Amino acid sequence: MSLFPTEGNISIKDVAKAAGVSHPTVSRALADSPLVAAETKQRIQRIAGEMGYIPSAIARGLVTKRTATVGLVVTTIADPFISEVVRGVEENALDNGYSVILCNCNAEPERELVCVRTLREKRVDAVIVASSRVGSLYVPLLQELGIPVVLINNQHEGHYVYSVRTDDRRGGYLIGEHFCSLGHRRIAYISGPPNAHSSLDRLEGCRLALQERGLDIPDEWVVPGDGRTEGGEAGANLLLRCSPHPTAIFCYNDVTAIGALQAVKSAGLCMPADLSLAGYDDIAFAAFVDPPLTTVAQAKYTLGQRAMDMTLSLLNGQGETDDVVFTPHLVERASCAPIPPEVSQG
Amino acid sequence: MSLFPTEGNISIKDVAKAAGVSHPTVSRALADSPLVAAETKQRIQRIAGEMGYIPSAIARGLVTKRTATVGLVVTTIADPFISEVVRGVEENALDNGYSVILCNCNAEPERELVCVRTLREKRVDAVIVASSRVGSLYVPLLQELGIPVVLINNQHEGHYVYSVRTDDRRGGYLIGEHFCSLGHRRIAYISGPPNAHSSLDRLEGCRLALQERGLDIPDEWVVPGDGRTEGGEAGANLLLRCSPHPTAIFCYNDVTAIGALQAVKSAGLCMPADLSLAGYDDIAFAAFVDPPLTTVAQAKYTLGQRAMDMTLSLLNGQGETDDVVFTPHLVERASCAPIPPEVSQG
DNA sequence: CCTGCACTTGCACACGTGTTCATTCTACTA
DNA sequence: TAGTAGAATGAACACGTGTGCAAGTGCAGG
Repeated sequence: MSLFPTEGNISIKDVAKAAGVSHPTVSRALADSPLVAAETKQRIQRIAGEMGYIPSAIARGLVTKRTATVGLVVTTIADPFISEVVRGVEENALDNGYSVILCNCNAEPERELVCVRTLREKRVDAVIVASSRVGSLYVPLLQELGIPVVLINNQHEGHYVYSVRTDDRRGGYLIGEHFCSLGHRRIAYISGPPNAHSSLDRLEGCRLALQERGLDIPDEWVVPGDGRTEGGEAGANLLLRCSPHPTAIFCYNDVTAIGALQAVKSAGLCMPADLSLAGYDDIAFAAFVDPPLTTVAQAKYTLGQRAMDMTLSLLNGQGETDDVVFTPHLVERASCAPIPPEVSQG
Repeated sequence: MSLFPTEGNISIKDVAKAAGVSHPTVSRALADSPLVAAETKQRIQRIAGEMGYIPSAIARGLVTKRTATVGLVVTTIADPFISEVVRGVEENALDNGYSVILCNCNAEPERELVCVRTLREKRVDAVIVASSRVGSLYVPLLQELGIPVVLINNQHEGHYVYSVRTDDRRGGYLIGEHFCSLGHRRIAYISGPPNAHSSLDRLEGCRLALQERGLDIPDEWVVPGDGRTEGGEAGANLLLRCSPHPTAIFCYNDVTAIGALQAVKSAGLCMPADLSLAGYDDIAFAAFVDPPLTTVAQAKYTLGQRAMDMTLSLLNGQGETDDVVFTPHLVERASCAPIPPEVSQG
């Protein structure tokens, strides 16, 4: 039936036979156990190497109940922010002998269910979730498997659930502060995916900064987005129809901002003279659009790396239960400018 | 030691006991085998569901010698082109009950070795490689495991090795043709990673188009890059120092082009009046830089999806051994313009 | 010389599942 | 009624590895 040889890999018993010992001895020798004589150990290791023996993680996992595999659930790998996080997780995992099973469930509930089911079947040791809209489905499901669950940029109370995140309220605050310092008073927000914790927090932080200065974002200027360029374009078009329209728009993330930027240019407005725009994440391309995007930088790669660190600690029983919170910082580029005098009168 | 309950998942035997049957009967019932009585089958399925039984893919894999898992090796997930390919692979895999183990080896040989080793240990059913610089290491290593190896945008002769790719020579040809039709005669190329098959093919295709029109790219105008913005910047800076400098630059990919674009602007040149620039891949952001990038579009998502299709065919023994080649097409945007008259005299 | 300990190794079992084969039971046919 | 075919189920084994325990060897101390 199959095109491929079904000969199967050579097993530990084959090595044992070749070395003239029993298979437990081989097992111990390859694990560098002090229980086998140094000379024997060396000989077995040499023979195993010559035979090209590769132990089966499957069989090992069956007995040890550890697979050295973690599940990584993301909304979409196409988002550059997520990509960087994934890179951090994966590299750290590999460096520590772990593998990563990637699950790309596009915020579709049915797909989420399949992902969780698959990860359970594969008996992953832990799950890392880098998804904007978590909590609703995963976490209750994940909790009951009794394995560590580490959320990235999300929060959720409960057993076995930990989180690594940047302080989104702080990030939002930085933007609000920046807008104010440039003289803006008519400020709007294009949201992320519905129910995204991080989107609400960023908005809240921004509003706090404004309120401290006697300003606010009117509710009708909080328009829906989806974390993608499409949502940014739609949101910006909505806002541009207002009269007078906002002079500064804070976007849930850089991808949204790039979409919004496109809409603003299409409308014939001049950036940043007529309108200031800020994003969030500081993805690589934020510096390359025109005008370069003012944004809030979060340590994307580090975020992923740290999440894996925490996972390892949890698996090794070192009980690092404290959540990790990074502080973001503002990156000033050309997309935000002081409000022009004649408009400030308006 | 561990914080987490070691109670272990419930096994097929637990279900058997609860249903008052033997475990093979449960196994058959859940596989919907016609060997068990319809009534019994239904009862067992119900009980298994109520108990929340999830079969162990580990134990199953040990006996069936199939893990329903494929390895996906990439140079870096940070490249938007790769991200899209990964998305295509992953979604198709999930839809067919397969999982994807992601291996991000940054073109570092030692990391490549670890990846291959890990994938062997995990006994993946097949390996998909989306890496620009393959062949040197992987393929010989991968071949000897006797599992299907599917290369994306790469070629390599040998057993068990198949490929899905776009016609890079054709893509390069399209750019060459386009440059010529705009009147350009001084044309340069910024390469991708060293030894990248695709980079050489794109250059070759471009040169063919030029040669058909009595032109060529001089060797000293084929400058090295790395497939990242850094390489694009460096390459462009190198080319701008020439006098006279090229009027059109073809870049290995869009990321390279974005870097080059940055360098050109920094040099005070006007785009595209003073210099035309073309990329490759048509990543999402190519449309959003300034000026929007003329590029060659390849079906990134489809490429990944198709690679997984082929993998499934191979695993099911349907022997689809024919390589798949997609035809790319030109996407004209504002980064390429006709050569200005005074320059064409020069 | 005998006892006992340290060291080395093999035996046997377990992990959870799929599959082959034998067995039991039922119902139908000659 | 006896024989048999067929349906349903269980017993036993295999997959490849790790580990507790027993057994064997050699050496030192009493």
